Amino acid sequence: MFQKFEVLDEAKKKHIINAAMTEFVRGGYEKASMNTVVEAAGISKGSLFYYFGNKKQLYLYLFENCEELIIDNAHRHLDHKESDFLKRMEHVIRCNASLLKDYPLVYAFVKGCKNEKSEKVRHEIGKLKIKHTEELFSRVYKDIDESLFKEGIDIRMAQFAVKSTMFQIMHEAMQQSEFELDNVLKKVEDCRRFFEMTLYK
Amino acid sequence: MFQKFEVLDEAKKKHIINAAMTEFVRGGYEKASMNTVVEAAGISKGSLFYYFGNKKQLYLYLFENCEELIIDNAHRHLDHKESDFLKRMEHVIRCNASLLKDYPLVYAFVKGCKNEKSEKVRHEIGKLKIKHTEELFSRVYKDIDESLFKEGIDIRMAQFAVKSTMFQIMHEAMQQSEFELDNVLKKVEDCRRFFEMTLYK
DNA sequence: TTCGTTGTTGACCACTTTGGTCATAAATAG
DNA sequence: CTATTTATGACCAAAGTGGTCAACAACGAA
Repeated sequence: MFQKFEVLDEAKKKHIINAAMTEFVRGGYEKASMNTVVEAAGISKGSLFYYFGNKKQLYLYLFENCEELIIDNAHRHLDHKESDFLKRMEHVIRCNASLLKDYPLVYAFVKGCKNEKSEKVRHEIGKLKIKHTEELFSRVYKDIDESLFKEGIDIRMAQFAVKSTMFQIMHEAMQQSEFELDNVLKKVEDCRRFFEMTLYK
Repeated sequence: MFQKFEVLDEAKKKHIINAAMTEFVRGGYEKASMNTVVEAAGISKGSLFYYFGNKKQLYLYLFENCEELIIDNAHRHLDHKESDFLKRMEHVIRCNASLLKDYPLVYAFVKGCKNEKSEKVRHEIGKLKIKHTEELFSRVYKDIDESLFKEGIDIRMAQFAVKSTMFQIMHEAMQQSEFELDNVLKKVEDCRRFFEMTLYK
């Protein structure tokens, strides 16, 4: 289906994918301009249509591709067995940060797809079995060793605070022009240690 | 200058302002469509141009208006003298939530203005003395009673965690179709109490 | 009622941008 | 060298652009 595109080298593919996602994220399917995509991607208009056929197929390709990226990433942090919530959450951030470094808009894009209004693609987005990424993510909170927490603490609120703080560290780093992965990981580690002091026995 | 618009009733003005901000936030000045604005605002094209003259003036009006809203809001929470950091931050959220309930995109819009690329408006945005809203916000961390915190705690990290968690509560509430202000305020209060337990002596 | 003023409308304009094509050319393979 | 695969951008009809304006509605004053 998309052999013409898949065969390109990874860097070029990534560049095109990110350009296209950026454009679809602002304003949804209808308002996305293929002209803008080719400019941002630094390729000719002919090439884009050579790779993907038309706008709709590009959109659907991106959707499938992103879901796959997200699922793979989720499995990467589910494989990492760890009942210490703080360590587990640090690992989640680690995985997410490396995914978002390459594809900063994956989550924004699939979210946009799932409440896309345009009749032209809504139907086929529905058909492509929505893998329950939310459900996958909710497992982060399952089988946690609650005995690590200090007595009397609101564990739900504690978990929410940890998640919010660590994700905020990551998001602030993403705003910077250059996403410094090592820097983020160091800060998240500091954050984990901070919460170990304040939340754990 | 904008008497024609200012004289409308508040609800209608708010509706138009939000429709226009939404459109400018996606894709910046050049890509914003006045047709989309009038559709979203539920008014005729003639009316929009009757109120604002042209696209550029609408844009600049929004910028000035938003800066004013933000400054006023900042003063609302700076007036509230309080050296207890947690109470102060709760108050900041309280003020921000009520502003964002009415104008969910104020911050996104002025941020967009400040790195707007279009030659057509960049110059005049620069001229309009940029009130240093960031500097105002940084005062939130000044003159805090640090003795309230437990010994040995990383106060910077603690403050960052509190801010991240409280703002996350607010942002998640904003994603909902209906922004339930009371609900948010209750959750933020719970959050403050949680941090009082874990961070304060 | 009639008149003048103010507010609102959407068809309309010249111009740009749209998604998509295709003849041509560059690159690569055999 | 030829044959096939990639890449290009001028080009197209159709849709959308910011902005105008003659017509009309709503209003109070006379």
